Amino acid sequence: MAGVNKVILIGNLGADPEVKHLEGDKVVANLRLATTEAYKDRNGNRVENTEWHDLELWDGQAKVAEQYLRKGSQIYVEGKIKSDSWQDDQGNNRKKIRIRVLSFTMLGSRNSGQDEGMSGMGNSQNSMGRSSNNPVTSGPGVDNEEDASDDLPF
Amino acid sequence: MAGVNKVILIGNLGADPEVKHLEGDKVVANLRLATTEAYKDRNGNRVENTEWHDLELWDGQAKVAEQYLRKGSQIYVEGKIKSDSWQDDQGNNRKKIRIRVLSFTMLGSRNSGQDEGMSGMGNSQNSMGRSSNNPVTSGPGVDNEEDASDDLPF
Amino acid sequence: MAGVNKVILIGNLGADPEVKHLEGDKVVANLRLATTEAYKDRNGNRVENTEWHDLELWDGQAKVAEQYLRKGSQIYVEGKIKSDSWQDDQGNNRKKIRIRVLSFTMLGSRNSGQDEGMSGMGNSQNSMGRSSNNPVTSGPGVDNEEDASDDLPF
Amino acid sequence: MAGVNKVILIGNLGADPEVKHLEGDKVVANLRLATTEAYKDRNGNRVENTEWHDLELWDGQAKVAEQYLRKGSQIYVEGKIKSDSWQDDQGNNRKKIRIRVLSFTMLGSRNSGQDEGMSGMGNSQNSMGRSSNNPVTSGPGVDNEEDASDDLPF
DNA sequence: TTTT
DNA sequence: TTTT
Repeated sequence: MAGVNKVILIGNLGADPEVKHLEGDKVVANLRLATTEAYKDRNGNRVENTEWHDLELWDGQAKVAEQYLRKGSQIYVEGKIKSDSWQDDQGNNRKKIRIRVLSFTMLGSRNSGQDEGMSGMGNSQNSMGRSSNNPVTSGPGVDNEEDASDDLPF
Repeated sequence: MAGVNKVILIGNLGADPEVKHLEGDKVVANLRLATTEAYKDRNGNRVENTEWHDLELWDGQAKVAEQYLRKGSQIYVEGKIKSDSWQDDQGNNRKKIRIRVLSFTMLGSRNSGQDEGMSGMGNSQNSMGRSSNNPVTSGPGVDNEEDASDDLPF
Repeated sequence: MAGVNKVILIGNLGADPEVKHLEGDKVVANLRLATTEAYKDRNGNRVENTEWHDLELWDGQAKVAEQYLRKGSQIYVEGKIKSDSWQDDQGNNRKKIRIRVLSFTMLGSRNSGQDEGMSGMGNSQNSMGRSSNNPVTSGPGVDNEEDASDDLPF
Repeated sequence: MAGVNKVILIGNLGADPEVKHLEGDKVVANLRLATTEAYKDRNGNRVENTEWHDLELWDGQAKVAEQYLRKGSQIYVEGKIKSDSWQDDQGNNRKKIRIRVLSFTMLGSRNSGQDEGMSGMGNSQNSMGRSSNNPVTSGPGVDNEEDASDDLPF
């Protein structure tokens, strides 16, 4: 007990968010996030290693993700490891691990084409992008068991 | 913008919490926390280095701290760096940094003397201590700007 | 790229470490770690939720784990998420996620002499008195790709 | 003991790095990093709060910072809190807290060619195009006591 | 001023 | 399947 289960990730989305609107106003978004680390092997060659993570967001966070995140988006994520267990059709016990996202923040976004309207000046953290001036974060402290942040945080 | 400011500490309290009950039900607790790291210097000698941190807790967390933490308590802390600026009496600009605690958890507690009544069996994480079966944590997600957890979390 | 993949856990071991000594002085230890969170449900009842994590430690860290960790040990862990993929005997693609431990620290302590009577069952935090006074940590900064800390860190 | 002292920051540099080359090949870089959080106050108005941090990097990391970081650069930082104490000229005991950086990663990217026109003022996240495609990281695991990564990590 |  |  008295446990801590915390995950911190920075990476890019491999695809647009998959969002499901459930009964009772519940919304869940699933994201695929790639975290890539680069290092030099013993021969001095640069090696890249990518890990793919399954992220799960609920309600307010899911809506924000749906609206602002796209394939390629770079985000900072805080969450916890959560495993789901079930039996597959062959009767084997299966387990799948997901990252339950507690908060996330958009980072310097990619300069996709749809951002024509941006002036590009000013102190936006992202040099362009619709999302630029709307950093998307649930802030620290979004609780996981009952998400109080059903409103978009801006 | 889109910033992250996160501190994670594990250490021991140098003194009992200092708690002030303010008007309007506000409570603030100040803690002194020591984090010690040990390493070997170039001669292979073990060296210890202790850093002292000023922690600040509000309201529900402050009350929990007041009730359960004592000099020597080992805790896990999550928070953020917060600076206060003022002018001292000589007119110098001064700045003091505190850790604003967002959540904390008691870890294996010290076996002080007042714990006689503990049976010592069972699966408590602490082998004894009044606090043993009452892990004190605000859990993830206690918000900092307006603390919703004014109740003791157990 | 520019990725971050970080896991921070505090929990207790569900079993003694499983250690394998491989060819070429390589050592790997596998640990089962439980992180428990407690919260109140909507009815105000206290609920506990335990997540089990598969930890993997190599070389120096594995040796330290073998020597000092036991079922019930409470540890702080820093690591990263790592997935292994393979095909099972039915030809299904399978994936298993492990936490590659980069550093860990034993928690809880001062369980001086009074532990002799320990039955060894249950998840007491220190199943062995000896470990109490020997906090085991690789310190911050143990690299994961090639572990430089093959020596016990004390 | 068994302490943990960890800081995780994401923010933007308020100025170019200040780098000093010391005797014996030692290099130290000092950075000013702003972490901004936004939240809504009780009236629903968006409020921004910026915290400024003094970062200290040594040797290999300092060189990387000197070469790639500029005013406005957005970085992810991992480090620890470190206090320096001294007496000021009026005989007062003074203490200053710095973040000793253990690793950092440049964020934001893909700001390809369109940055040539940058005036350099304001806090755009990438004040230089060149840095954009060269995420600078020491990777996880750069040790703090004796930095082994004196080479640029790419 | 803590802890080992 | 992302990103550089």
